[in-house]
Amino acid sequence: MPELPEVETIVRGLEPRIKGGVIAGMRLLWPPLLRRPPEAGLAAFEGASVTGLRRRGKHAVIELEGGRALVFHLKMTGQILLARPDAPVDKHVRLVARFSNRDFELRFRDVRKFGYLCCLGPGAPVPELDRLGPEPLDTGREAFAALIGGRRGRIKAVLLDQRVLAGIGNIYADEILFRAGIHPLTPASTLGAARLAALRRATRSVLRSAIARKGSSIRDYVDADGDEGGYQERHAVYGREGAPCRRCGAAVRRIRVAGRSTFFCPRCQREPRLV
DNA sequence: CGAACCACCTGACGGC
DNA sequence: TGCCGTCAGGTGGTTC
Repeated sequence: MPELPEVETIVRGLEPRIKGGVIAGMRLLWPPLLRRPPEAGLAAFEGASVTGLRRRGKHAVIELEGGRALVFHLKMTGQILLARPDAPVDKHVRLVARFSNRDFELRFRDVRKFGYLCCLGPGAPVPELDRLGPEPLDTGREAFAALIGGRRGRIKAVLLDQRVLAGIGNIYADEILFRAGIHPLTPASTLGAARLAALRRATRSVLRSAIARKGSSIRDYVDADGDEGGYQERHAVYGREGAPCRRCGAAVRRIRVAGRSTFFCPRCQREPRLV
């Protein structure tokens, strides 16, 4: 569900409200949520205060005093919600964190149970984060061209590869390629400087617009307050099979690439010359 | 290195 | 109504 713009929206909404919060206790309702459980258990985090929040790729990181951190991945259906402690807790809530100095609690809810939480001690290695490529919005023109152009795979698969750039998922990969006018099956290594520059501009503008609209809500995504994003109304191709392209009117097509549904305009994104 | 396929898990929806 | 297949904002492992 959540890609970079959705996680960014969640983190921005969370930060002003839980920064400075002191964790009073955590209730783990579905133990497999924890990846590499801390030896002392979640009790080790009681009394810790939240020093900051950040996003890395599609991960939400809650930083705690003493160099500790809680790293969440929401995968397809994960949600981080703030709720009054007396609000009903449904069966999909996997973790509840209470604060001693806040009148709301943080809940991690995840229907499909793909999401996870890593609890980090000071200096603990986090392979999940260390494996990630750079942030697309912090990557300069030359670095971007080197990262993308140096790959042999099809451009859609390259954009989805978190080791290349962190945070782009299935929706935004399609929207970015449409904006750049690049067919999803184009081998990345065949893109010249001009098209790589166009791809970088498209990446920046799509991600920034999506963040400004607070992400895309197709099925499950909501922010920490339970509010939906609005960028789905701006989607040019994703989920629009058979509908007219907003730019040229041709019917949007759907194919399968890297095992994922892939939408594109056959006229605005021309077939690559196959080698 | 890359691509295809399965796995993880639950729920919604369409067809019959 | 119910059963069955298909699909879903993600990733990791296996196999060719």
